Amino acid sequence: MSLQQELTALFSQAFEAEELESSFGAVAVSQRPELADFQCNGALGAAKPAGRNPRDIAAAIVAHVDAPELIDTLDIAGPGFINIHISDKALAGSVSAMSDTERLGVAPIHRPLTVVVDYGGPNMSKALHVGHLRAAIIGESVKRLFSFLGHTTIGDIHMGDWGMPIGQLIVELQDRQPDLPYFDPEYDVAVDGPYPEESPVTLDDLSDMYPVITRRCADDPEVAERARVATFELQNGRAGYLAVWEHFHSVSVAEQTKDFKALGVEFDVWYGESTVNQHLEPMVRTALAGGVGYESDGAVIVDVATPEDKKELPPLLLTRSDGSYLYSTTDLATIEMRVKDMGMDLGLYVVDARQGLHFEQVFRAARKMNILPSDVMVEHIGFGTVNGPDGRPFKTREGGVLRLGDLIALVTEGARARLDEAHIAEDYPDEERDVIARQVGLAALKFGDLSNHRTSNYTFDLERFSAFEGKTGPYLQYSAVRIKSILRRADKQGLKAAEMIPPTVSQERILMLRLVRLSEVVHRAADLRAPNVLAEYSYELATDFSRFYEHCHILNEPDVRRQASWLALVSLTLDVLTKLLDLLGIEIPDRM
RNA sequence: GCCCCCGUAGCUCAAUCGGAUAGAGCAACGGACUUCUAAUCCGUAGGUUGCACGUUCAAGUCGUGCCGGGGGUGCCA
Repeated sequence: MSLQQELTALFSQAFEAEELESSFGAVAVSQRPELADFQCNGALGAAKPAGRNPRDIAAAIVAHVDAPELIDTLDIAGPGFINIHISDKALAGSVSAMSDTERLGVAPIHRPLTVVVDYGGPNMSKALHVGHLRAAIIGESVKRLFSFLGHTTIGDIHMGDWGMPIGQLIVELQDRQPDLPYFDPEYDVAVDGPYPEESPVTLDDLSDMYPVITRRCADDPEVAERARVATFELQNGRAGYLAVWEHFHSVSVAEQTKDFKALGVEFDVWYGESTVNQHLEPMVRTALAGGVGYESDGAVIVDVATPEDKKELPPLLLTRSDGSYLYSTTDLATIEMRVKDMGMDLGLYVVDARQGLHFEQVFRAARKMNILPSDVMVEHIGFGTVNGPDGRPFKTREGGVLRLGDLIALVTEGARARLDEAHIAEDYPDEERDVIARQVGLAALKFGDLSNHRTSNYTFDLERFSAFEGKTGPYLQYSAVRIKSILRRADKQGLKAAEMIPPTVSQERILMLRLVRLSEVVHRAADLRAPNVLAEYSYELATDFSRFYEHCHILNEPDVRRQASWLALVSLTLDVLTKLLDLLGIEIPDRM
């Protein structure tokens, strides 16, 4: 049990003893560190319903709390805040207990769930660019976080590979290379042999074609109509289109795998819209048979509005009027698959916040169509847009955006330049310098994004993603590297970490107080699905360590008990930092 | 039209789901390297939290209205 949990239990009992709601006993970290370590504000909330004076309640609560081992002093301040000073001994004991466990003292969850994290979601046939950064790294972080807490997680890239864009690309390719066998309706594999094995296009070709055909469809209804027909025919199994789809798919997956790998993002499954292809028609049929779905203007729709709604909610479209399917359809069938085949208890959709309405429709329709049981939860974890310098979101279909691979190269070069100018790693082997540059560059990139709140929009700024000083990823790495260096030297000198003794200097005490918060921070980050909570805490932990480092010279410490205790303390700090950075998807070099 | 999100220091962003004196980084200015890695540390300065009412012991946070920005809104994803 964490220190905060112990205190909360203690104060909850005290409130019960006063015949007040035990929930008023919630203890939080103090916001005024000069006044207290922890605080309980319950007396303020309890006063009104109980018809009592908050300060009197606080006094009564304090009188009930008797834990001399744990608590040094209790003060009542202001209107009725109870300020708690933890005893140094209890603090050291609590920190020490953290280092005894793999979980670093993070409280276990009540019920492990099978959590499907839907993130990444690139469209097939598009090179990854900065717009894909957030989905990838926020999703990766959320997945790692839930996994660390003890849930079973499945990360699914959920590629956009079965919708209108594919039909559009087919049309564009047909116009560019009309003689390809894929477009010949007369082509018969049995007679003419199999379709060519080699792809007629590269991913670069497809990426170039994308904005062109999008524009053409917008400008010319006839082209748009052809794209619709092509989409319909693809979804209904036209052999040539399926064959060319296979090429689109394989060149896309090959390139995107590289990009995601470079980013340190790994999916457990590479499913996509097309995965549920076979289930679309039966699902729509069932919806029609049950009366949940019905025809309207030739399309099949599901009403998702309820009388309680204040805003008007448009119905969800299951099929277009030509019978082809939309991403609503594949999203619904995907829910069905995840529930039936993957045992999903909780689905987290890490997708652009602008798709909020879509997911509200899909989730409601899924309940209504009985493909989402009441005990399975699904949530849209929306995130803000990355805007261009003009203040508008990067438009993925207008082309001319920064490729993800180029971005990674840029930040890596930046880190490399920093190494050179500081003459830091001149004696390291070249391979190691390369690895360090890559790790540091990625850390800058990821932390620059993850330290923002998920839902906030921000302007893309290369400087922001390639800063190595101050509140940055490299600062966190640097802190960890300094600890590694100390531990290496200590080891060489035969110094060993030993029992953690109560803190003797303020920097040490502050660091300890920071460490014991870990459990609450991790749980809070998971509850809010907000990696920036981890990022913020990581930075604070690193600054606390840096101050301790400046003030307490471990290797020169004459008091051997103190020295051994400090070694244990920084060793734990390294473990916690390593874990936190891992949850953010950031690697730590051995030296930098 | 309707709905959603945002507006915090010069800039980029936080703020423990209503708590005490709104915090960081960058930029600016001033200090600290013969000592475990200076990608560091210490200090100074910087604010009517868009505006106005309201709810409450307590509002950046909740409610209403307004101003400004972004997004969404049945056959794109």
